[in-house]
Amino acid sequence: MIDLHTLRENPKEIFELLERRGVSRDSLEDLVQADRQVRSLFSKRDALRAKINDLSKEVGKAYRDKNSELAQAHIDASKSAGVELELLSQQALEAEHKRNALWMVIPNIPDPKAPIGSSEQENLVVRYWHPENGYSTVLPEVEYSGYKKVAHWDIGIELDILDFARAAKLSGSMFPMFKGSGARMLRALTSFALDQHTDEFLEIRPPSFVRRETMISTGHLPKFADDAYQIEADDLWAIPTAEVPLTSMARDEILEDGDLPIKMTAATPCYRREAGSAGRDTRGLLRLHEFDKVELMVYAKPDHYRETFDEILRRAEDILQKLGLYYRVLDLCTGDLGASARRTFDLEVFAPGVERWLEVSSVSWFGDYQARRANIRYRNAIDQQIYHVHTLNGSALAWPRVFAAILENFRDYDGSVEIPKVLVPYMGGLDRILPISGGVAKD
RNA sequence: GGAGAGGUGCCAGAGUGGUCGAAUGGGGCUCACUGCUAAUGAGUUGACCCGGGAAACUGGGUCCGAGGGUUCAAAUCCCUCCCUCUCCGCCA
Repeated sequence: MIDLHTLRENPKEIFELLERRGVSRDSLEDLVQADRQVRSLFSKRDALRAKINDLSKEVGKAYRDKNSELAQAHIDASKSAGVELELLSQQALEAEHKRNALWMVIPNIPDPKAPIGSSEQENLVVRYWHPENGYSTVLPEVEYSGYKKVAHWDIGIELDILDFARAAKLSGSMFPMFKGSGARMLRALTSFALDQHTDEFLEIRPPSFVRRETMISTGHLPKFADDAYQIEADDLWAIPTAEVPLTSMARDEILEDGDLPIKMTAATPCYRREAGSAGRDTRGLLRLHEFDKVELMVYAKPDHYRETFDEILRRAEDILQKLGLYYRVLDLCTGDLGASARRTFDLEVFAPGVERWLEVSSVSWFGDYQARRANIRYRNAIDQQIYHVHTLNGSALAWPRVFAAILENFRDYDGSVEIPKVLVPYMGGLDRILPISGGVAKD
């Protein structure tokens, strides 16, 4: 949620910034209006409550003075005020619901530096990185031999490390099954990434199923209920990302200034129904109902969000560089930004087999938007005041797409796939996965 | 899964219908005393919402696990849910 105080006091600037992401001026005016209404009704209600409180105290006093006549008079007065209170409370709550409904749907105020645009077409490519040429700001010329232009689902079957048919038998489409060296490589990726991050980030293994309230506090419910898996008997929900448990860890807490920033990393499975994209990318590892991901999450002081943001992005990139994958960094435009984010950088890896850029990470700064919703605050050591923290997170990284990119990028003419050097120690020394029979090498 | 006990402020812990935002102790902070530390004494010490004020501060409301109810009045009575602890059963 955005800060209503700021909206009241400085509407112009907020209007302008929110307009960049398509929020209409009217919806903001409506919110301001509804908020005014709420405050006026609540102050009337509170005044009436004060009156009843006073009367009730008088009743007690009258009884102590053994003046039951006076007591009765106060009771009568209080009773009739009570009837009025009922009505006012009702109105106040209705007004509040109305305001909250308007409030909840207002997305976060974008970073003034976020590129302005209306759709993903206008996302800005900040830089490219290629294992041979390093960084560049223009698209590097990269040629792929024919034997690299094989889709990972074919490679996976050729190497006998992916088994989509059996996975579908068990669970339906868009559930993966990794086998042998494939299963091990997935484990290697997780171990490698966690080992990279735990120098600064506390390793967490949170629950994979959370209560409804937890999903609500990160905004995944009620709006996106169709995208989540629910275990009905217990009303538990499968987490779509580790961001859900990690953000809720400090829910309703006041953190100590000295404890910030709190940096955490977690490897978890992620579950998504992908209801909105039925039929898209049903083949291979591009879009799955279940996948593993290593996440970075930070609670930071508002003044220090920038360095944290840079650090998360740097770490996510670092993993890709160490794996030797060709990727690009996108600065998401205001129209493509997620509702809670102020600024987001996406990392996309190039997969030559499917000839696509695959989003493998999304690094976001949420300002105090999530913290306000989840009520996560800290006491500032300097002025002793309580403020909301800033939350930031980044996937580092989503494995199936990285897995796909590794298969497609490191396939050789003989159909074998070279394992990235950094993973070899985690693979028990295995540095290459060989096809089970001849292979389907092109060229 | 069965039986029982319990959830109160930063912590411990009192409080069974009105004078309770809440005793008492500990901790924290401030001041005094002290060469330093320790000890001692005095004071102070919650969050949220709305209003007034430049600010210090101040008026009102809410909060005693959560949500409902009874009542003029609820930490206190009733209902539902959540959580914790103990014992038994079961289990990786």
